[in-house]
Amino acid sequence: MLVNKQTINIAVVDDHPIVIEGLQKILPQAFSITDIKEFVTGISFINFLKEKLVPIDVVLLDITLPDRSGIDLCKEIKLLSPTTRILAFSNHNERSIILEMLQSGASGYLLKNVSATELITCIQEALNNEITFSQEVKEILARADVSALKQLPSLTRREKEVLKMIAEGKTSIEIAKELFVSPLTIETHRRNLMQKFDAKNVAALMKLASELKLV
Amino acid sequence: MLVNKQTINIAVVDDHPIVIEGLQKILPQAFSITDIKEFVTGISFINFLKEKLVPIDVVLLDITLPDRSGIDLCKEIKLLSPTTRILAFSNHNERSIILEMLQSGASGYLLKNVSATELITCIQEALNNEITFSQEVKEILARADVSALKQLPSLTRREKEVLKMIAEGKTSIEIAKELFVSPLTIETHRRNLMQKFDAKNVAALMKLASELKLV
DNA sequence: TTGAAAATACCAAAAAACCCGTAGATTAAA
DNA sequence: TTTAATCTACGGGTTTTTTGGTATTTTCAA
Repeated sequence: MLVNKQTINIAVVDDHPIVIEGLQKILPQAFSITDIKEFVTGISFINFLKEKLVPIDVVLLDITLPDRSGIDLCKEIKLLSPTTRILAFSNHNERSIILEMLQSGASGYLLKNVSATELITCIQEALNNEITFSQEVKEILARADVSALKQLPSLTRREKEVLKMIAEGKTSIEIAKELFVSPLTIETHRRNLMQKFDAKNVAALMKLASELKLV
Repeated sequence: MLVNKQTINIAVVDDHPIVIEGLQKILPQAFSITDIKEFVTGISFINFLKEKLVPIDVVLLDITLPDRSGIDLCKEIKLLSPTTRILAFSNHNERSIILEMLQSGASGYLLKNVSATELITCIQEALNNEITFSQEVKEILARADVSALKQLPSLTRREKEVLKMIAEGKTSIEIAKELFVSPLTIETHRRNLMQKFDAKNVAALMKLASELKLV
């Protein structure tokens, strides 16, 4: 597939200068690149795209950035520049995060421990409009485990509110006073919460809520 | 301090090839290095040290490695080669982890988002037998926050056991049956747990335990 | 405007948790 | 071999949660 060097415009959004240096060493070996556009913050890349001076073919996008989440950034990039292929480039190996990035418009997902050859292959595939993953990501996606299936129940605004207050150790009566409703109402919310989480009591409820980062 | 390029032997233990590439681009700009010794696993570096062919002046040590924890590795390195200066090179920005690395013999701690110049300065300082931190690490160490002080209460074996079972949603009676003790005993454990965590009820207890990753 | 979802509310009883204090037996460390 | 910590256990009480069924009012989107 790789006959000779293609000329592409590539950008990197990553707050790790070392990583950027590494990419600058590797990428020119495989691609013809005038220069790699580097960005340390999400906002700076967005501003660059808005100027529309150079169309970007591929952007390697870190998820953990100082200013905003890579998930949100991904959506914004895709809206501003739909032809740009976004490759998430991250240390996060959680299935949920990978899928969320794809949902947000990413064309692939690479873990930062990829080898140089793997990285190049993935960029190639992305340029061919294929979806692409590094080896380890493929394995993560392959093992669709059960725990992922018990996805977080959808809670109403009030339920989330009550859940947080339960986590703070407040009793139903205290919560009721604070929210200006009847304690009986809180009891109902409580019951619905436990039903949604399939929890036997608050202890189990809090453990699940905690794992799902809802409190 | 930097009059002219020093000749040093430097090693990198990191499972991210990209990072290694980046270092290979940056370090030769400041130091005279024959070649940077690269290791992707902890065990391979240990084996290298055992051969004692080349004395290593400085090693940049990632904490998250495929085979073993950087903390343990750090101790082993220091025992095998006491003159080697170890610089932790990691993404972890938790105060506790930084201190643990120092406790294990590291001469400094750098976050992976350091700039090239900062990295070079730190290596310089390490070579001068000084302890050294990247800017962000200094700030982390400076803000000795209160939350760190309310360290995790020391739980007895039995208490940890009971805590886990509470998290599973079991009642005191169920736990008592499972552990072949009186329910009253479990109630006592429960009470002591809540006292140690300064929690008003199980909900608050579970939240704290969850945050401290005890369940 | 008309449903469906959400938030509100009640009753009553059983179960569990929480709060006091106290204290013997068993381990493990000094 | 003492001490200190841990595990065990009790009584007696109050408070809170949990369970089960039911039902009215708001709110929001189709």
